[in-house]
Amino acid sequence: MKNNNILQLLMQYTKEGTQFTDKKQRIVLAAIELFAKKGYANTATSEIAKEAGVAEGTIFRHFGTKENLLLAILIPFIKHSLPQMADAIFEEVLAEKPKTIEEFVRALATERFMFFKENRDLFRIFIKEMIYHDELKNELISHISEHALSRIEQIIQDFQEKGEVIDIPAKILSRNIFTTLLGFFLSRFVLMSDNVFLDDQREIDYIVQIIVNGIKQ
Amino acid sequence: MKNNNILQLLMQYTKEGTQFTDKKQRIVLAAIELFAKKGYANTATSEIAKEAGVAEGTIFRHFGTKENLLLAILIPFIKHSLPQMADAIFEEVLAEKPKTIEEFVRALATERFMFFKENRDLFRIFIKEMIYHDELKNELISHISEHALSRIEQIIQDFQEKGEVIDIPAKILSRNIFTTLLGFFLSRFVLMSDNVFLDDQREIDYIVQIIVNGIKQ
DNA sequence: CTCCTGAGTGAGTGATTACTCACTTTTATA
DNA sequence: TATAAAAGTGAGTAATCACTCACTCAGGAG
Repeated sequence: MKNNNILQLLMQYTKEGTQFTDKKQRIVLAAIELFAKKGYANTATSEIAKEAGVAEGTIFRHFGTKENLLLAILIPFIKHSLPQMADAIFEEVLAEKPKTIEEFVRALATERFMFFKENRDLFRIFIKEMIYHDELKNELISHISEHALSRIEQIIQDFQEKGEVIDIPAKILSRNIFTTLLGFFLSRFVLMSDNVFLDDQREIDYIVQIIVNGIKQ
Repeated sequence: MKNNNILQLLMQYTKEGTQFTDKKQRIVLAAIELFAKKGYANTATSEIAKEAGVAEGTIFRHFGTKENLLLAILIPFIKHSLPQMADAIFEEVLAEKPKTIEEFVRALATERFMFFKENRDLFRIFIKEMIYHDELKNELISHISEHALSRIEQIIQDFQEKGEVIDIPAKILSRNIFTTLLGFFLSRFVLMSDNVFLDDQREIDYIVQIIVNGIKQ
């Protein structure tokens, strides 16, 4: 997994449809930064324009509405970048043929940790905004189910058949692994200050240890 | 623990300082409902007034600003109700003298589950708003540390001395237990639809099982 | 070179919203 | 009962903000 930066994927993706001018790029960058920092509702389009070094009207020329700017950031993230990255992560994790459930969980936790660390701003925007956007929420849940949870579930089942993992329904297990990692990442990257935590590797080690001990036979 | 409803505690608390008139009460109720449903930024004071059945100016008569209305809901929640409930929960849990780490985790998870279930709206408002209110966030972190994490840490240490819990620093363990439960509650009450989940008791059982298996010797 | 189209501009606009304030009503006290 | 203070009202205001639109500029095609 060479590239964890979702913005580059976002631009790569949108380049297939529309020309991504330098100004449009700067608008998106400024919006991501300001939305993450101040929240969508507390960020004025005039601020975004100023930060991007463009006229305010340029934002509307490219995106139509402020809401569309937000969606232009979040929808491709959900629909393409997240699934693409999920596919890539699972390919990479599975390419190494994890011999134990621990190897799998560790690889998953590590890759996801790096992903959220690198895309912290998008993560923050996301958490804040999707609570009140049911379409966004449903899109995300659907894609998480399809691209991540079902994969985890499959792998859990494999390890259960090998007798390596306890006999809780794989669907429940995969969901609980997911929510456990989610709680950890949220605390680490959104809710708490950086100085509360140890170095990344040790934090990952600890959470992986607890998860793995919790689910192995 | 008889009363999980934070609003009643909120009113009990504020009754000590100022008279809590019927209208003021209705304003708070309406605000909690609308903030939770639509978000603070998307809720107009005119809507709150209408919902509460008061004139818009009455809100400002009681609370001064819209921001103060939000803080009037959230600050007592952080400063008094949460700690009070944390104290009460730990007293109750400890009054029963948990013999095993499993008893402790189960009691903690169950009480907290019920708490968040009953105060889902406040939880939602909280998660959404505290991301961008550093004072709120710091208040909360400080109170969580003082009233919850240090308690959990103490108990973990006791069980570690009995050889019942693995040898990870108690501080780390208590934090990871906290983030694991947080991820679970967030998914259950804020991020996902109700129909994804099983009945409450089974969900609690599963997450407790994983946590306990993960940390016991 | 001219013309056309698309990108970009920024002053201005209309809508929305938090809040004010002059006034009315209610409550408590003497 | 009268008076003063507190609670409540809602029309109106100032500020903010998303957005418009008449215009300019740049680039490409013929």
